[in-house]
Formats: sequence, C-alpha cells, structure tokens
Amino acid sequence: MLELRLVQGSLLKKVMESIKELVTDANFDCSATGFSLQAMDSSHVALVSLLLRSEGFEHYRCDRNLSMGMNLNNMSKMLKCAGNDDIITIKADDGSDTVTFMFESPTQDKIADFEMKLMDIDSEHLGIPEAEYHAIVRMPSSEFARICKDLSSIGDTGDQKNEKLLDRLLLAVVISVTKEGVKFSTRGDIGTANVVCRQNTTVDKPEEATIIEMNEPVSLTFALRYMNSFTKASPLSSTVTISLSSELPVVVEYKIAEMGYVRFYLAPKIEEDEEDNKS
Amino acid sequence: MLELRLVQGSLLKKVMESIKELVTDANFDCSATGFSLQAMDSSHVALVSLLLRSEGFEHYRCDRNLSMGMNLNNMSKMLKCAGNDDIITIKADDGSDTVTFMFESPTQDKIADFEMKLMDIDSEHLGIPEAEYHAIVRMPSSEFARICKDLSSIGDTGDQKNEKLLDRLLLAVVISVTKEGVKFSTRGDIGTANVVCRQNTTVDKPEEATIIEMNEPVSLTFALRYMNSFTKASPLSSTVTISLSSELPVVVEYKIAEMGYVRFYLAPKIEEDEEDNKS
DNA sequence: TTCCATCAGT
DNA sequence: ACTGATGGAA
Repeated sequence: MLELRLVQGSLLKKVMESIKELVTDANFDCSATGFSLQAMDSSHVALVSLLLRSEGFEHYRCDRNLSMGMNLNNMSKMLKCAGNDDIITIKADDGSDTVTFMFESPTQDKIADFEMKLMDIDSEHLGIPEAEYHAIVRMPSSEFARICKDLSSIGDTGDQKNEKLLDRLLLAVVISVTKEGVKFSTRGDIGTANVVCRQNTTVDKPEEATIIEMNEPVSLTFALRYMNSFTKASPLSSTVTISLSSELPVVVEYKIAEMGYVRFYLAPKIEEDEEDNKS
Repeated sequence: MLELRLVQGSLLKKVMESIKELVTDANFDCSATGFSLQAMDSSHVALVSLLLRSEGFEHYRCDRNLSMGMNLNNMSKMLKCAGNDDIITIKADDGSDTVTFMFESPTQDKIADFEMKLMDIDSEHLGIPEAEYHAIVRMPSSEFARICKDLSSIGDTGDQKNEKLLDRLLLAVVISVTKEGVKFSTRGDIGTANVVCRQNTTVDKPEEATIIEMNEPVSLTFALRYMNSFTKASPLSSTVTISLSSELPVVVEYKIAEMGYVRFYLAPKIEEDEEDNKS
C-alpha cells in the first residue's frame, strides 16, 4: 500500500514538465526515504535523477519498497488535469499494476482521480558516486536559461533543411570557470558568442547572486541542446548549481524547496582539434 | 577601428525590429557623422533610411568611413541576446570581415560578445532630395499604427486561400489631408472604412496632438501592407510624421530621441479608375 | 500551423 | 491587476 499526499501539487507538475522532454519511460522508486527516479534520456547521453523526500509530503505511507514503471508522457497528461493549487495524492495497492493520481481542488469542491497502467521497464540503477568537483557555480536559474537560449539562437540559422537541423543538434557550448567568473561560449553558422558572468554576491536578494567555488580552473564542452532541456526545470527553483570537473559528467541541479532536487548529468564532449571541428 | 558605445541599447534593438521585416540585407555606413543605413525593401518598392548621429553615442570612434554589409536577421538574432537595459557596443577592426556586438548588463556582472561575419552587398546609395511637401501630418505613432491595423483587418477576410492573400497584399489605403484633418480610407471584401483624425492641439501632452501643416489638399493611395510594416517602428517614438505630396513618395518618419530617425519612403499607387480597380 | 502559457508593459 | 505580445509546445 502506497499513499503519498502532496499539498503543493504544482511541484509535481513542474517536475514532470522538467524531465519529460528528456525521458519517456522510467521507474519511480518509493521507499521510506522518499519518492525518487533515475533514468537515462532516450539517447542514453544524459541522466536524470529526481528525489522528493518523504518529509516533504503531508502524508507519506509506503509499506514496502516499490518500483513503478511509468510512461512519463501519459503521467504528464494526467498531471495536467490537476489544477495548480490542487492537492495531489499518489496511490498504489500492493501487487496492483496500476497507479492512481487523485487531485483535490483547494476548496474540496472538485475531486478527480486518474488511474494509469504501470509498465515493466528494465533499468540499471546506477550508483552515482559523490565526487569532488573542480568548480561549482551557483547562479539564478533564469539567467542560466537565458544564456543557453541565447547561445542556441546563434547556431540556429532559422533554416529548416535537415542539414541545418543537424547542426543545431550538434551545437556545443564551452563552459569555462575561473575565479573571476564563468564563461559560456559557442560558435555557430552566423558567428560566435561568449557570455561571461562575474562572481557577484552583493545583490539585494540571495537568489540573484552568482557564486563560484573553484578549486582549479576548468573548461568543458557540452552539447547545448541538453543544457537547454535541463533549463526546463527552472520553474522549480530560482537558482541552479552547476558542478564541473574535467573528465566527469557535469551536474546541473535544481533544488526543490523542502523536498529534494532534480539533477541532470551530462558527459562532456571530448574536445577535438579545431581542424576536426571545422571539417 | 570602429567602436560605438550606446548606453540605451534597447534603441538599437527597437531599430532592428522596425526594419528587419522590410529589409533582409543592408550596408551600415559609419562615418564621423554617425551610423546610418539606407536600403530598399526586398521587393524594391519601399526605402528605409536610418540615422543614428554620433552625438547620441556615449563613445563614438570611427577612424575612417566604413560600410558594413550585414544580414539583418542574423544581426537581429544577436541583438535579441542583449537585455533591454544593456549597454551595447559595436566594434570592428580595420580590414576585418567581422563585426562584434558587446552587451554589458547594467550591473556589469554579465558581459557578452557576439561576433558576426560581414557580407558584400551591392547597393546604390540614393541621394534623397529635400522636398517641399503639400501636407505634413504629425500624430501619435500608436494611433497611426492602430488605424493601419484596423484598416487592414477590413481587407482581411481571414481566408487563407491564395486569392485572398493576394487581396491583402494589394489592399490600398487612401490618405487625404485637408485643413480640418487627415482621412484614411480603404475598401475591402467585407466593406469600406474611413477613419478621420481631426487636427487637435489642445491635449494634455504634446505627443498626443495631431497637427496638420498643409499648403494644399492632397489625396494619395498607398499599399496598406507597407504602411503596416512601417508602424513596426512605433516603439521608437511616440509620434510619427507623415509627409505627403502628389507624385512624390510619402515619408513616414519616426524620430529617435537625441539621435536621429528612421524614415520610410513609399511611392503612391497611381490612382486607377474605380472600374479598373474592380476588374 | 495553431493554441497555450508565460512574460512584459500599461 | 489586466491586457497584449511573444515564444514554446502540440
């Protein structure tokens, strides 16, 4: 028997919006600790890790560990039927092959329940080791999203030809961190772009700060399209944390207030010689 | 060496938005006087003339006259990466085939630079003679935009058939000026429309006035779709000036505070007989 | 291409 | 606080 009651239902809606572009099917794991998910994106390049701790739920009952395979598109469709102020309850009976989402309007005038079939999904649960990172950048999530979007537009010729679409998929961003700041760079058909954000802790609101913790300078290249996908999680948190080490996947983390986080992992591209890039 | 620093970067963003629908590629001319552009629209019917005087820049360095061919779509993409409060600097080295746009956030915490390739563009620079106009109308730019939009909707059947699209392209507006006011008229599928604006100088704010300077009455016909394109410049100025003479192109001018103007020139349609229009 | 949601401006 | 506009998703 599983019954998880989440007063701030919009959180769950936002979580789904933030990961469903990347992941189509995934196992949600429930334990006494919380409600979590770990899944590779469909092209097996990026990894998504979600945790909603049990303490964040108004009511959390999970008699035994349970792994529920869901199609995230279908789940997202159901969650869209919940109002933003609705209380969401997730229920599953032992041995059942379905899960039920229940939505209560704030006034209790409307109560909806949606039942969805579960799926069997193979998945190796990767242990993700804690690592020391060369550099950790914390910045406003909106600013990070804006930069990723701006840099994408540089590689976007507006051309709808397949060849150009491919370019867009391959467009890379170089993220370089020094003590002074973090630099995002790209090179596209119409030109090049560099955006530098200086460390800045002297702002009115702490969530507007850009904070850099650096042990050693680091410069890594990533596929920009994944970064852009990650920024779909911006509504979850006003800040984002980007943790970088050479030869390690970058971690882009959005904390979920009182509950946990969504983390995205992405392996860097191996830097090729300029000549190779040109060819 | 060219280096132009514009504190109110949003001006340049607005300028681009106002002309990029009409012109796809154009030469920007830099001289000690200022930063200017003159270009025909892609169908060679309308002419755009832009001037940003050097005095309007916080810093203006232009060692020698320079003509830089740019694709306005790409330039516009880059300028969209600038925040509305950013300071924009345009830079080009002598002999370089690129131009660099630099954007500084007001707090200086974010500095972006975008480099764009220049193009070779043939263009005859037309000398535009100063002329005496039969009538000059000054009115709020928002009102002019609203009228053009409203009149367009009369010719717009909402029908997406090619035949109807063609109608929309050919839809004409008659602008008639008398001492009493200015009249905008059109005739479309669903009916006819006349909007008369009376001279009116007794308003609270000068930018709300409608002022008519008239030497002799004039009535001219123009393609409405170009007028609608011109009104994209409305964000640049709260007033617009429309200068009319029979047999001369109309001039639709938006002044740019402290800096210059954007002017649009459009030749009148030769009035045909009513019968001919119907056929 | 159309519709919806989010953001900015009034 | 409301409306319009723009950008993203279906």
